[in-house]
Amino acid sequence: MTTTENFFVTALPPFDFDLSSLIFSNGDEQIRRYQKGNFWQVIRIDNKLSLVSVKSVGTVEKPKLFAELKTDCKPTGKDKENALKAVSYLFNLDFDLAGFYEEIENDLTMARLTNKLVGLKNPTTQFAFEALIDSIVEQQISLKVAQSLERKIIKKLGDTLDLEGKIYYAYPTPRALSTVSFQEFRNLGLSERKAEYIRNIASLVSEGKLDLEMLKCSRSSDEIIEELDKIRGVGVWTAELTMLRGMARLEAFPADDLGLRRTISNYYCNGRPLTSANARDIAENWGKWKGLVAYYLIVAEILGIEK
DNA sequence: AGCCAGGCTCTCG
DNA sequence: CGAGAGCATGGC
Repeated sequence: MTTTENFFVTALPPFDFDLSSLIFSNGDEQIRRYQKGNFWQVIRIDNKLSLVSVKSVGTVEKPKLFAELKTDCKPTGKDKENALKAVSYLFNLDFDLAGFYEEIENDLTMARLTNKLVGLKNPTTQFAFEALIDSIVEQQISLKVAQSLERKIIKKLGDTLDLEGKIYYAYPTPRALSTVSFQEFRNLGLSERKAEYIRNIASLVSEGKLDLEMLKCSRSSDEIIEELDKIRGVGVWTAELTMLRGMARLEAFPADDLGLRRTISNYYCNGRPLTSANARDIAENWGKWKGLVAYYLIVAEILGIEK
């Protein structure tokens, strides 16, 4: 029996919901997608799954979202409160973009880009675990390959939510990934190495030896990098990407990232190849929001905005 | 056909 | 120690 709960969510302006969701336009409709003004994905509240669909009913300057929560069993008041928090976190709704724009306005290139992307906030995964595993999957291989692997991992190993005859997938739990055999991972197309890394991390998290949510909430960025870097299979690139995508740490800047370096070069150095040291030097101008700047550059490039 | 792709570890010398 | 091979698969 499906129950539906509705609620409104507010955001710190400026916020452009449709622009911020655009990145999910070609997402999988059983996992996470933005289509015709609607964004939806499964969220996990106290280990219960529900499908949340969100659309804008406000403006960039007066943002307001309408969210619909569908579940198998009736959510409690507390569940609804947590769902609201989750939606807010997924889109970084409380982040103050106005302050960011002010600090960046001396960078002419970025000032022009932000001007065309007013209200763009970067998305975050509900739990850091998802971002960490995805970042490992994305090591070294092309994004196309990585995305296909990620989809397979979710659809083969993720929990399902059956609503009105339609199946939706939540990201696999650490426990689930910790029990997958190497052969199974190999069948999905992962290297044995990566299977090892992923299974190890999944075990650490499910046994409580690695608490990513605690790191996310109560450690400095440097401490998080240090902690994550100790884990087998995780280097600085993986740690920084995880922090940016899964911990809402907007100062995390994955300078070792090949694609990001190309993008930076396109906007700042006429395409001249950059080393990670070059990229870090350039990023010094972007203060505590280097990662958000990186995100703006990537989106700008996707949208074909000229420098 | 090969070669490379949003890295990281392990193994040599 | 620093450099170099190996990993897996899809796209060019």
